[in-house]
Amino acid sequence: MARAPRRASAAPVGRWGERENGILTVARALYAAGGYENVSMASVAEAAGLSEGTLYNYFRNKRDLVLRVSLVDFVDRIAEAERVVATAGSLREGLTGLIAIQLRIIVEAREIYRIWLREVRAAKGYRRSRSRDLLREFSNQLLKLLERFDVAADPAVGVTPAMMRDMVLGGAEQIAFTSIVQRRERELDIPRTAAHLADCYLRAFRLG
Amino acid sequence: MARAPRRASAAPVGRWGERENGILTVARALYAAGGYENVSMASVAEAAGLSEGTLYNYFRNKRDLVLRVSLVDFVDRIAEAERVVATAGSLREGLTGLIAIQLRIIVEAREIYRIWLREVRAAKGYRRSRSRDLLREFSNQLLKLLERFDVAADPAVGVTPAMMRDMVLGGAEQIAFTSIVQRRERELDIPRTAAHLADCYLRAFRLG
Amino acid sequence: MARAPRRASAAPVGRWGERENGILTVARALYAAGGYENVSMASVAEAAGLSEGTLYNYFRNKRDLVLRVSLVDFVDRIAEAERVVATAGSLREGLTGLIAIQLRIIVEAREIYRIWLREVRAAKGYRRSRSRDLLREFSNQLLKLLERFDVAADPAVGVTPAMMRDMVLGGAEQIAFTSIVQRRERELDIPRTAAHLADCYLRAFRLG
Amino acid sequence: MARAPRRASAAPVGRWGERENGILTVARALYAAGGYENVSMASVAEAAGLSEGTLYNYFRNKRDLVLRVSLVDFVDRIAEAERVVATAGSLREGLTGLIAIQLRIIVEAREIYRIWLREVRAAKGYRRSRSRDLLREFSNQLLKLLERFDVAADPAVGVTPAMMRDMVLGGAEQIAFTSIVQRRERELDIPRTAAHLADCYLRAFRLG
DNA sequence: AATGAATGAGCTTTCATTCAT
DNA sequence: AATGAATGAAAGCTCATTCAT
Repeated sequence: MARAPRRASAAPVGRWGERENGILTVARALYAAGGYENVSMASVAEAAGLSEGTLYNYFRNKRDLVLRVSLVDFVDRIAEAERVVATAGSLREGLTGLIAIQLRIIVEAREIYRIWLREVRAAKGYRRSRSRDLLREFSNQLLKLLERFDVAADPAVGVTPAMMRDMVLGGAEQIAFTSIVQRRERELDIPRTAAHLADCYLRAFRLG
Repeated sequence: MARAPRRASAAPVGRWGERENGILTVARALYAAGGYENVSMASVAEAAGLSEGTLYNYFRNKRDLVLRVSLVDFVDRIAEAERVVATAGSLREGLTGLIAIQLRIIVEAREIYRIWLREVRAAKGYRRSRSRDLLREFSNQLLKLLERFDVAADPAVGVTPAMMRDMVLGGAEQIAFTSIVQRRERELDIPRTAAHLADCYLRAFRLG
Repeated sequence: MARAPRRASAAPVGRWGERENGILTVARALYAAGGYENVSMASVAEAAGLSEGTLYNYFRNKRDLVLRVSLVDFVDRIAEAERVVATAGSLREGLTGLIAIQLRIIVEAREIYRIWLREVRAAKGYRRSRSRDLLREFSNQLLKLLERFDVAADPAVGVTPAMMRDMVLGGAEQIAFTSIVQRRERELDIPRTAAHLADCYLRAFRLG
Repeated sequence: MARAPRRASAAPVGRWGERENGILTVARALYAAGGYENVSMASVAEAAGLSEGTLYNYFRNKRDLVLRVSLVDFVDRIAEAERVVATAGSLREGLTGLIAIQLRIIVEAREIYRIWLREVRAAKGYRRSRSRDLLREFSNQLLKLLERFDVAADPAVGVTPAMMRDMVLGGAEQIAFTSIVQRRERELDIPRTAAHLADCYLRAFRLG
């Protein structure tokens, strides 16, 4: 009843174990190209050279797939951020590094970032979810950096470390978005911009 | 069980001319309550006391309606922001005012802001659209404020006015979101927070 | 985006108002022929000359449609049973009449009766539902008949009126099924069989 | 999220030969708990500590498995019924015994009985099947009992032994179902009810 | 202007069954 | 005998949009 002569399409992605990663890669490309809402499970399956049913052997449902795709990027960024925090020789250096990562993630993977925006941060269920924990992990690296250099709430400044984190990441996000909107993302000099922003924020927080 | 012969619903919203505004108001309430993706055109029509077909006399399609709804809020905020810019006695005062508006728009109308996030800023079509122009108008008030007080790009600071705008608005956005995520939005002291942030940014930009 | 040139198929069933009945009739025929589990909503729609979507304007979901189909028959039977109870000149006459109805409903509409069996009586949700109430209404006519002729629980008999009802209807059901299974349903002399069964049960209950 | 690499499940049920019975036992439990339509072949396989493919070495398809499961119960009941018929000291005693079995099978194994109802009696294929033969074997014990005590069609009664069988079993079935529907199955006094019913039917058939 | 029934493509998801290993 | 990943048809259902009236 089942099992037809295997439709003519791309050979399945990777072998078992790699298969899952293969699907994630294929899906990521599709999402980046078309916006994930317009990408059906069926089209992911076809692009991966698999049947729809097989997809569901690897991912519980569409949301699961979408989230997993977005997490692949974030897991890498988190690792990168953790390295920055651990190895920074100064607060300035660490801050610059983290800002650079934030700028890059948006410029390089803006569609994936959109998923984050749309499915995770902006979603109703944002408040609690496994994914959210991972994402928070990313932004929390900034808090860890501040801790490492003994930055605490300062009455003369009026903003808490948590607010500092939001100011820094929110500001960088906005700048990256603007550069994309104005199609200038290629010209965005990330290290330089990051350095300037770090300067600003150190002054802002009276840490410079 | 069967579709009821369409209940005698509320009398149509407003008269012609007001009608459009009526629909927008009704739709806004629905979207705010349920998230616009879960609100069908049919339910908007019913709530407005109109038939589905009639809705399409006023709005080209759902996207159009959604966008227009989100703009209603922004048009108000723009007016408010323009007032702030025009009447500010000092840069600090103006900055504080604009930050307060940004904080408030998110805290008070987060669902509408989500629409902006999802449909306008994050959407592919963001680059050009009538709506985008209006939205830009909002953020540009900050640029106008800077102009009014003769703030220009300063080599010693390294960030342009446009970047300042992004830093300020992006930072405030993030802070507001965090307070919502942590369910602390009620406790967010907007005037005070705005003042602190303004202080920070003035220091950051060497304007204080 | 929607609205294609209307596929070539049977003209839609009936006009609005009749439309619903038309769908019920068409669905009933399909179910009777194929067993309702094997009849998809799509095929009902096609047979009715409607699109699938339209079906869902009339019936909330498949279960709703199936139940409604089965109720059409039962509503008639209930009316018939009520008439029998109201007009019976004697207990024997009433009992004979009700048994005849039960025999007939199974012989004439066995697929529909199967729906009752499968969806209502045997279903998990049988215990409470609007449909169940209607169906109970049918079997309760026998109780009403007993009441009308002052039949009460009799210690010398040991069975309550409710059990009498079950014995009578269960027995008749089984006899009808057997005749169908043995392909003898055409030869089943319903009035005569009903009369014999009534005799038996009157003796059984010491009412003869 | 992704399908786990198949957990190291319970050791396979029984050894070869017992294996089949093991599967039947496991499946029965699952069906009884969840209704067999909601139990997938995969879950039966997992519960049995086997792979899905292996299941198909033992059972042609799901229908086959379901039927075989339901037969396990019936085979036992048949044996029991045969004992009753063989050892009954009187018609009354035998009748009471058989009615008790029928009541018990429904009260104790109503999910399995539902399978019978849905898959066997009510199914299109009921007319001919290996399973049906077995099931008929059960109901035929009542005929055998009647034969053993020389009960024949009696013009003064008007019902044949086959009809008697249907009346008795159908009536008992209905009573048991009613008790379940009304959640009174625990209170159903089976021996007593069986005795009362037997009394009734003996009177009905002029055998008492 | 207004209606609202009709549309139908499109979606996600399930699961009995197969067969190369 | 046993495996279990792969299959893919099929299902139920939604909803933005249209257009004859």
